[in-house]
Amino acid sequence: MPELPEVEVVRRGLERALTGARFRSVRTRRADLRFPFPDRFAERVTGARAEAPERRGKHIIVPLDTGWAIIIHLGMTGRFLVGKASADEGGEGKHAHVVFDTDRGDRITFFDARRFGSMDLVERGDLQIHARLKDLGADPLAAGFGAGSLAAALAGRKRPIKAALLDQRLIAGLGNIYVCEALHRARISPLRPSARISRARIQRLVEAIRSVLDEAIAAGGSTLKDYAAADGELGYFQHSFRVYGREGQRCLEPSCGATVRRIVQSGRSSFYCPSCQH
DNA sequence: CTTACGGCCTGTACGC
DNA sequence: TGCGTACAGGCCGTAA
Repeated sequence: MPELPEVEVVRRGLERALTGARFRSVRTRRADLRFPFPDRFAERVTGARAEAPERRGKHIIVPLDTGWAIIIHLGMTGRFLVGKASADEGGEGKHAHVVFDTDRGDRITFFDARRFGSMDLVERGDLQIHARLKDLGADPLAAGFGAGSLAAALAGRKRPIKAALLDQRLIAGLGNIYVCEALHRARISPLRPSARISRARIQRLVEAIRSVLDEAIAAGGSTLKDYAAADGELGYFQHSFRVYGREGQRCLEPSCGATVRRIVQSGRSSFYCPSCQH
């Protein structure tokens, strides 16, 4: 899925279709995704007008004029498709789980093959204390994220930096791909204990995280298999990966050329260059 | 408190 | 072609 760049691209697609639109009808086509839908989810969203969707880490928030907000997580395979209701795009197929029709004639369908995604309803005043959001760390694209906040998040942590950067409570939005890519750009080994990274290298890491996320968003995200934006466009940042999925290939650092290695950390693949990452 | 691990689901790629 | 196995971008609950 969808890590921060893909979620941001999806959010922008929803922003065009949803901002100011009223939900004419909402249908859930099963009782749950990863979790059960909130009680009477469809009825409570129907008739509401959406405001501009926001993003926090990998969550998309759609505020409603009724005082509620939808919190959406795409999980691993969740995606939206915006089409014309008249053409009946979406709404069909066994993985089309939620169908929103708006008063502009758009049909916005949520698909999720693996159903690791979720949708919640929360009162807008309670967003900060909602279980899905309250423990999230800093969003790396938000003001306030920097070497200071990252250093504080890593202080005293023994776990490898790879695991720490995947922990949404410390920094919200990175997943396996972009952690691998950011660590390579910052020339930091994924195995290095979090607390043993100098302030100068944390600064380098902050810049690496920002640059890889910005470039990925500009490329429309990374499409490995399932991901597509809400307009169906595929991302192309996967062509810019320097280490992810490149086990056995040469490191792309100009003066390096060592072989990219894959190891398993906390059950996930880490790709890195043992020569330039320390 | 922090960290590690199994489990949730389905689809796909690969080896035989 | 068919079958079994491993693995996939995430996160939650539990246990140590």
